[in-house]
Formats: sequence, structure tokens, C-alpha cells
Amino acid sequence: MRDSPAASDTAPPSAPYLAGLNETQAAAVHATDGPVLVLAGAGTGKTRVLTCRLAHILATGRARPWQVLAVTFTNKAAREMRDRVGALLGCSVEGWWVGTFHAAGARLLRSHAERVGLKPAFTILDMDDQLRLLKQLIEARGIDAKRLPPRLFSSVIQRWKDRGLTPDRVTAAEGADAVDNLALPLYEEYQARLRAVNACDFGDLLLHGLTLFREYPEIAEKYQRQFRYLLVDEYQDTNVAQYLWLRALAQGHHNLCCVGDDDQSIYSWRGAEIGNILRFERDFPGAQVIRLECNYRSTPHILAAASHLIAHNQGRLGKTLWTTRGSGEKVGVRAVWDGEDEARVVCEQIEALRGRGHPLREMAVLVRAGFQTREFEERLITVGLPYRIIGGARFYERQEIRDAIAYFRVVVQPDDDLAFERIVNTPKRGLGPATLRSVHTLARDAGISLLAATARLIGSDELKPQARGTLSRLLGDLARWRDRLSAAPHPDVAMQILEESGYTAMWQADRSPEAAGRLENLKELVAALTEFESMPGFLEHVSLVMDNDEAAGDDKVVLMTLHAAKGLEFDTVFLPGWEEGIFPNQRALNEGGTAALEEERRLAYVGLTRARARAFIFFADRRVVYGTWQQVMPSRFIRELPADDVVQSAPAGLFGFEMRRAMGARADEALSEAIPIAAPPPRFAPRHRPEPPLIEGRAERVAVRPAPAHPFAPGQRVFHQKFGYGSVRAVDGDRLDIDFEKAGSKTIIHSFVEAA
DNA sequence: TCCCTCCTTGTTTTT
DNA sequence: CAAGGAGGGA
Repeated sequence: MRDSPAASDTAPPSAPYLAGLNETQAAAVHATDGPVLVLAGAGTGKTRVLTCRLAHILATGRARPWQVLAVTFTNKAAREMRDRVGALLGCSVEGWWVGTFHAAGARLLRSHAERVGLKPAFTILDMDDQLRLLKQLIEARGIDAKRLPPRLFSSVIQRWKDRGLTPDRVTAAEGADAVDNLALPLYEEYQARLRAVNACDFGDLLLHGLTLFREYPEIAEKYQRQFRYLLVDEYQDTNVAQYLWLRALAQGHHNLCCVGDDDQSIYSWRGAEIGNILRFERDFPGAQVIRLECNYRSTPHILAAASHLIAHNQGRLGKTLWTTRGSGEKVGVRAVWDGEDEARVVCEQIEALRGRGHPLREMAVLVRAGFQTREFEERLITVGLPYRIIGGARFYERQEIRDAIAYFRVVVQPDDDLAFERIVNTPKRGLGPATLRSVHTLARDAGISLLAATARLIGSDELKPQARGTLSRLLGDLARWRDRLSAAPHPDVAMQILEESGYTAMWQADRSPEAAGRLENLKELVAALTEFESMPGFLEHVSLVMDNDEAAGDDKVVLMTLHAAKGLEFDTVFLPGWEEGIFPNQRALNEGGTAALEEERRLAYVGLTRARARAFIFFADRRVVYGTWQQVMPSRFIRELPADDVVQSAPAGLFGFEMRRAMGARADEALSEAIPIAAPPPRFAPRHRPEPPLIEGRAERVAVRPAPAHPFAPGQRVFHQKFGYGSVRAVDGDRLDIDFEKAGSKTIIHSFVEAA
């Protein structure tokens, strides 16, 4: 449908949802028809444009809600889009096609599953299931899984899927190249196994969609007609499969609007194809390109530093970000002695800012790799600053949650072999490898599911009486739970499953420090069930949508990787570990080419542009790498910062030398502005003077906490969330010296432990 | 079946 | 160095 005058007349330019857009944003909202690429620099109101555009399309009657497909990458982004569109239009977005690529792919595929050899109730496997399945196939082929681990095959297969390649479309030459010519046959077998157990992995949700569109043009046409408008967020992160999927849907009307920023493409290692955004104008002839360049987030110094840095990249479309914000602080570049010093300095700055009234939740420490958070955590615990780590094990990836869900899966779908395997001997039921092997053998030979094979074996006398009894009881339980599910509320049944299977009891009997938390998680899982209509509905949600959305409301310092920080913003950002080998990462350096290095630089750009008011970069003189001290070089990215927008500082002993190394020829000029800070090296000099914070003005010491609510005494047994159980060795005010059973001895603020 | 020891391997991570 | 996996021994 083309822009009809009647349609556009119904939306006056003063429509409330258009209020406050700047000129280019408004242009991006109004350019409804034909292909449009919105190049949205960091902090330029990208989400705003997307949501307003969607609202505009609906409000002007160009399409009905179910005729617009809006896709993003993450659940977080999808949720934000749904919330904002809902708020803008004042209605529910229930049932609309606004969500992640994978959720849309799954929804579409459920309607046509038979066409690709699946049943509509197919299971969506996660990483863990995939790896276990692959491992079985690898071992069945007699491949040494130690030399060639499942992960390796998994990543090769995933990359093929990212490129939209089904096994028959991988060229023989490429197949021969991949893992000794083993990956391609394994890929074929893997796909066959997935179909046999009526399952999909994440890549399949799109890949099967492509097959569907290719083999059944009438289905493709149906969706081309249905989706009059397509909106895509984070286009720089799409892979080839997603590009092909979008292109198939946009066929005909070409009402495709992609929003993205080539400078923030940081996911090539998982198949994202930056070429998609660079090639957009060629892929979609007649495309309009709209650049959003007015940044509403960062101060000019931060913006200048980020822009100057990213200008060192070759392969980019190029934009000129500008801001109307007044000048603020320059970007701090700070040399430190080592990782411990770095954590200490960062925490001092955090305390200083807090003393000046800045909320902790507005301060983020953004690291290149997860392991870097450890030293910060330890320091934050020591000084008693509350913090939150984003990332790490997600809720549904935890062992106990996966086990519980496996029970639910088998109950709902008896043929779910991977789930059956997971629970058949969890908790331990005394089933040995021999018993399980005969189940597997029969299943394979008869071409039936593990559960069906088990049932058959129980009827025979092949099994030892004990195993037979155990399996018979398990199958009886499963059947009973299944019956109950149709009669009783599913949260109640879930609770019964966990109780009657002995799963809850297993953790109650467990004396390890994590057991209590696991039981808590199980309770949380059952509580979460109440929000869903049915058990199958819940399972779909779990596999596609469930993430650990921690309460962001608490006032805590935020620790996370640069990748996890994309799309977020903070008043203050700390960027530690800017050293060659850490950032840029060693692997990027090993590759030798520019592609990997440019991606690291984009990551640096993402990091800097997260900051609204303050950004601090750190680099150490030496660091412990794999257990040994190593002298490290400042990151080349430091040298690429504009001297005018940066303030440097270093402890006295490091001052001249390090700065010259970091800043190259411009160091002397820059040094005239720098603030020398006296601090002895913590490890090599015995004296230790407290150091003033880098931020101007002295740190106001935060008031000492009130007297401990629980008086702790030496010898007392205590429990800590992270370190587990331990005993108090000494008490010093609000600080406790604790010997932990697992984690060794640490100094901990009393409020972080409880009496055990 | 469980525990201990030896060995390997150390980015980023969403769905 | 430290964590996690595999394999062997009790």
C-alpha cells in the first residue's frame, strides 16, 4: 500500500506522539514508505524514532497493528519497544508482532512446522541441550571429543546457520575445510536428530523460516501481504540469515526501515554481518538514508573523545555527532600500578562521587572481559559498596532451573529426549550406565523416543529387577503428573512434580553453600509459573524470553562487560584495563588484520558513549596474567584520544614514563595539564599514603555505618552470599576477618554476612 | 557411586 | 593461578 493522501491527512503534524522530535527524527518518522536506513549515532534518540514511527504508521491508518513487524535483538530491547509503543498509543500491544527476531521466527514457524518436518509443538533447545546432543553424535562417530569438543562443532554449525546455510547449501569445499571435513556430516546428522526429537535450536527458528519461504512461495507471499511495514532495530548486528529473512518479507512493498549504527557493531564473532548495514543502499535500491547526529546524552568532551577515536576505523559510513550540551569534565586517563591499585582508585572515586550526592546506580564499571570484574568485586566488598553484576549465569541457565524445566518438558512432551535424559537419574535413582545404554540402544534401533523405549523395556525382562522397578515408577509418576496438569492449576502441579520426584529433597539434603539459594530459585520458578496461562505457554516463554532482569531500582554500582553495556547510559563510566592484550584483546591482536581491531575500537566507542557526564579510563603498568606478573603496554586506543579532551594523571613513580608511552609524542603537551598524584606502588613499596581522588575536591569520607545489628565474635560461624560459609577470625569495628571454607580468608563488612 | 587427582584451558554472548 | 572436566581408583 502506497502513501495515500487520505491516510496521511488523518495525522496532523501536531499529533501528540510527534511532540519533541527534532527535524531529522521527524523525517525518519515520516518517511514511512520504501526502504529507509536510519543511521542513529549513540544517544541520538533511536528508540524514540522507532516507537514514534510505529505509532505514526498505526495512527495514520497505514496499517493495522498485526500488519507491522518490528524486530530487535534482545528481550530487553523488545520489552522497551513494547512498553514505549504501548505508552505512546495508550493501548496494549498484546499479540502484536513486536519482539525479537527469534520470537517472531518461532511464531511464524509454529504455523507451518509440518512444512519443514516438525510438529507444531516443537521444543526450542538452548545451548546446553545443543551441546549434549552434539556430544552424543560426536561420540557415536568415534571422534575424540577431547580433541574436538562439541563447542567447536557447535560454533561452526551456528556460523553456517547464521549465514542461512542448510547442510545441503554448504559447499563441498567449505565442508572439507571445516574441522577435518567432520563438521558438515555432523551438521547433517544433527539436523536429522533435531527433527527426530521434534526440536529446533535458535538458529533454526530463522533458518527453517528461510527454507519455508524458499520452498513455499505462497507462504512467503502471504506474509509479504500481511506485513505492510517492517521495522528493524540494531541492524548493524543482523546476520546474513536475518538479512535474507527480512528481504524475503520485504519483497514487493519494500517498506523496510532499518535503524542502526555501524560504529556500534560489536557482535561479528557471533555471526553479525556489518556488511548488511554498509551495503543497505545497494541491497535496497532507492533507499533513503537518514542520519541522526544530534546527541542528547554526552558532554562535548566525551563525544569528542569517542568520535576522534572511532575516526581511526576505515570501514564505516561516517557520521558527525554534535551536541547542544554545555562543556563538562574532560575524559580522565589514569595510570595505575596494577589491577589491585586500579580497583582501589576506582572505588575511591566512586566513594567520592557518592559523597557528593551521586547515586551509585549512575556509576558503571565497564570491562572488556568478565574475569576483570573479580578484582573490583573484592574491593567493593572490602569497602562496603553495594554492587550489581550484569551478565553471568542467567536465571534459566542455572542447574536447578534447567532440571526443573526438564521435568516440566517431559511431562508436556514425552518425546523430549534431551529433557528425559536430564531427569532420568536426577535425583540419583541408582540407574547405572548399563541400563541407560540399553534404553538408548532400543530407542535408536526402533526409532522411538527414549521414554517410549523405556516403556517397552519395562514390559520385557531385559532389565535388572531394580532398574525395572525404578523406571516403572518414574514413568508412572510422569503419566500421573501429565494427567494432573489437565485437571489442577499448573503451578500446583509444578510444585508437586518437584516434591514427588525427590528433586526438592535432593537440594534440601545438600550441605553445600549454594543449596539454599537453589531452593529459593526453585520457589521463584514456581511463582513465575502463575503468570502464564498454561505449562506449554510457560515453556515457550522460558526458551525464548526469560532473562534475568534484576531489579534495577536498587542503588548499586553496576559492573558489566562492554558488550552488555550497549544501549545503556550512566552519568559516570569507569573503563579499566585499557592495555594491549586486554583491550584490544589478545585475540584481536593475533589476527593481525584490521577487522578484529576495528571491532575492538567500536567496543571502546560504545564504552565511552555510555557516559553522560564523566568517563575515566585506566591502564596498569603491570598485571597478573594467568597467575604470573606481566609488564603491560597501554592500549593503542589511549593514543588515539584527542589530547584536548583528555586529562591525565598517574602516581608519582609512573608519571612521566607511562604517560609518554600511552600518549606518544603528544604526551609532553598533555602532561602540562595533567595532575601528578603521589602514590607508592602497593606491592613493591612498604609505605602507603592515602591518595586524593582524581576527581577535583577531596573525597568526603562517607559516614561510618551504624553499629552492627548482629554482634559478631571470633570463632563464630557465618555465611556470605558469594563466599559461602566461614568462621570469624577477628573483629575490627564493622570489619570482620573471616576464614571461608571455600574462598580463603577475607576482610568483609559485617552487613554482608549473616550468622550461620 | 563418589571422590580425588590430573590435565587443559583460559573473550565478548543473545536467542 | 584457578576452574572445570575427565578418568581412575576405592
